[in-house]
Amino acid sequence: MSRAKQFWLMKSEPTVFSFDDLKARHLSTDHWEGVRNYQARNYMRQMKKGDLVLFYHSNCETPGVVGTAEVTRETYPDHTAFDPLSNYYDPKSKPDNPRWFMVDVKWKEAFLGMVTLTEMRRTPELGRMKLMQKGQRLSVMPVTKEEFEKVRSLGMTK
DNA sequence: GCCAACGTTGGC
DNA sequence: GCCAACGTTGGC
Repeated sequence: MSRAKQFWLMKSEPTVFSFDDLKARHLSTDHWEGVRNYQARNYMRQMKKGDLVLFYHSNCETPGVVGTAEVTRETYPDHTAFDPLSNYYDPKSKPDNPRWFMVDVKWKEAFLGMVTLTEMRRTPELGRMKLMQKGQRLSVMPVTKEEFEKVRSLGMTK
């Protein structure tokens, strides 16, 4: 019997890498590079193939969830940490002892309309989401199955 | 652009 | 190990 599917929220700045950018990639799939926070990294290392992701646009005019993605490859070293020319270079991460990791995600479904942060805050069932907690800034965080499905249903009933 | 809330760094 | 200084995130 396979393990239960898990659910996540991943943030990306749309001017850097948007949901449409993911869709436009070969096979609508890309690696999730650049996570440089230990807690977010640890969550990412728990991700399993088939887990579903809420794709969140952050640090933009209207932050919110724009659609869903699926984990297609589990944790492996983030090679951008080894590249001195990368914005994500970290000399303390070595190929023989990597500090940072990534997963691959595949674009899955665009919502009919964005579920904005404001709208999520107004939704009682989403009140306990980590995203709502003051001061939390993780770019990768778990959500419950119920939260995932609530956000998706809001996004698909626009 | 502002700034609250973190996380990280490094001197001691 | 403490903690001040600094850097980053991300909503507003």
